[in-house]
Amino acid sequence: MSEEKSLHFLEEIVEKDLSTGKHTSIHTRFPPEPNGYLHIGHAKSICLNFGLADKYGGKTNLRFDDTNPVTEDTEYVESIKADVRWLGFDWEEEHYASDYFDQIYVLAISLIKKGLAYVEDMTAEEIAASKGTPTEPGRESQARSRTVEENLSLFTAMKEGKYNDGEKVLRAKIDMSSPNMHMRDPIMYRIKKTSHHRTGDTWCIYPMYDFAHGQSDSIEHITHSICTLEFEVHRPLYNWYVEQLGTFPSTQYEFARLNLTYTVMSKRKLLQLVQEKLVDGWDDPRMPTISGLRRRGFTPLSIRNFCERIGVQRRENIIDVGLLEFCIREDLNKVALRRMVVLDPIKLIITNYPDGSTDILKGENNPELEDNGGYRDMPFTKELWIESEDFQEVPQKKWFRLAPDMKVRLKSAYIVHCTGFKKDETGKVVEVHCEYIPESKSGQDTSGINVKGTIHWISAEHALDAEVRLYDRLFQAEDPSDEEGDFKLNMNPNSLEIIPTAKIEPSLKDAKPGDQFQFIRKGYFTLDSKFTTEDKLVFNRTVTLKDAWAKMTSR
RNA sequence: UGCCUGAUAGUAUAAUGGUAGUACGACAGAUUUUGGUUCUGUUUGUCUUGGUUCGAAUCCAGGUCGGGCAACCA
Repeated sequence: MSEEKSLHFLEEIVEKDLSTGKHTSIHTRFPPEPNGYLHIGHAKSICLNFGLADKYGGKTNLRFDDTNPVTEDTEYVESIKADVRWLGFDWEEEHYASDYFDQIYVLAISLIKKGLAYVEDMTAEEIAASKGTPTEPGRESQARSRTVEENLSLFTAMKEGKYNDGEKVLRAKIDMSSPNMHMRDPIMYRIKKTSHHRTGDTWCIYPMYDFAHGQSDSIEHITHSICTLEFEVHRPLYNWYVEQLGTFPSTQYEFARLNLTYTVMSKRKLLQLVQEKLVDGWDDPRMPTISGLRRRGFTPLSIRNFCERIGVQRRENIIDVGLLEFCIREDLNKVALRRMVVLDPIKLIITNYPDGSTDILKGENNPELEDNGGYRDMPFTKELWIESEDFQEVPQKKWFRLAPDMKVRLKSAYIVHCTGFKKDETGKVVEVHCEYIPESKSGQDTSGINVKGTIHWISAEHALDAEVRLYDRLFQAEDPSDEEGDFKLNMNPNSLEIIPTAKIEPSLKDAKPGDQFQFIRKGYFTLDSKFTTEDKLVFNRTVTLKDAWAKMTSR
């Protein structure tokens, strides 16, 4: 019995196109502009485009939409390729709109020859003014009446650099009174005497998105050109170029972009955070970028699962970041090695344990794996570090950790009975005193004692120091862009907490950047790839564990 | 007050004229050497008004509310 998985609207379109013979196979593309780093919203588009082709035996190209030399850079090209690969996708062909500049130029010439494009002399301001408004029609430009020959020679002169930026543009001759603003003689080419990251100074005229994008799709025989909803009103123009030029009829389809609670997703805003140094670069672990999520400890699988779960539709949405957290916990629970780390240490002294003696205990690597994923050694001694929050001088109700006269299990070790504690001058508890129960050793417990609480610990003598970085949401508002004023006013001042000297168990010293761990009872962590050095380990918290106790006490 | 577009639990997403279901969340319980995991149960929904129909979330008409569109950006 196979559960019928329902199709989303794009899958339905593809199945229909395939069954009606409109297409015998499909070809999609992921078309980023290399002017920034990819974020989780792009991941949705990547999963969609590659996923669709995968599912229906088609192909997907990676194409850089590099038609604006002012904002683009090879740094971005490289990061985008790395991110797509890291997510687990391999493109069929790698292309650049700039590789098509010759072909696109020829197409422009042919539109001029058909009398469907003309060279404009007006300034940007004048053009904008003559375009009218959404409710009022625009005015036709005098340049509209130029002859084909005149347009041809003017356009050639543009290409040859005879004019400066802004002096001339090439416009499509469509309809200045169209209810769709994009059809009011849109600009096809503008002059930019800026070096392009790939074509250098070969060109000084560059095609606009609407002209270049659709025609690039046609050149690559893209069957389904998938983009986000804001391009919906561009579709008539996209189709107009295809029809007038008789090029391959790629078809544009739109879906709703991803929004996530407590973060921003626009490249412009993310760039601001980077430039104003409000975060530590594009790959800051708090950023919703692919590189940030990677450094934070997210896995490609968790992101792909997330994209699968959120679905694809045409309605505006804002996804609860809790779903992303669920997806990473779901994955990491199955693969992350369990380790003991004490973030805020106090001493636990086992008064009836022999001085100078060391017991080597076995700790399971991961209870979710077969044979617990194997075991690592954990030295046990008289003096241990435990989490200060695991002791309460006066226990609140339902407390089942340490408190005077209470018993807890030390994970993978013994049950201990609290006999006392010591405070410093300020009244802060600095030592907890316990007696251990020798017959309660983990795995061979004959004590018959049942305890409710289990806590983590590290031998003080063997513990190592490491820096641990705890991250929280970057913004305090669910939808920072929706708030009054500058979105940056909504930043969470406590989105990063650095613990300079956490106590970590010895086996962690061989961790490699990117390794993933569950620090028992604390959360999932990964070794940071940027700040870790020979003699200093830096761990990033990917996500906390679900914490029923914290939830209960916060009520 | 033009054009395009959308509206199903808190958030997403199914049901394609025939029992409104699923996931995340929330709540309750069981299991647990992680207050984790796992398991069980509960909770909450078709924007509105008409119409067509034996039957409407679905089709039709009007309304309401949301998003997008007037860069030589993509």
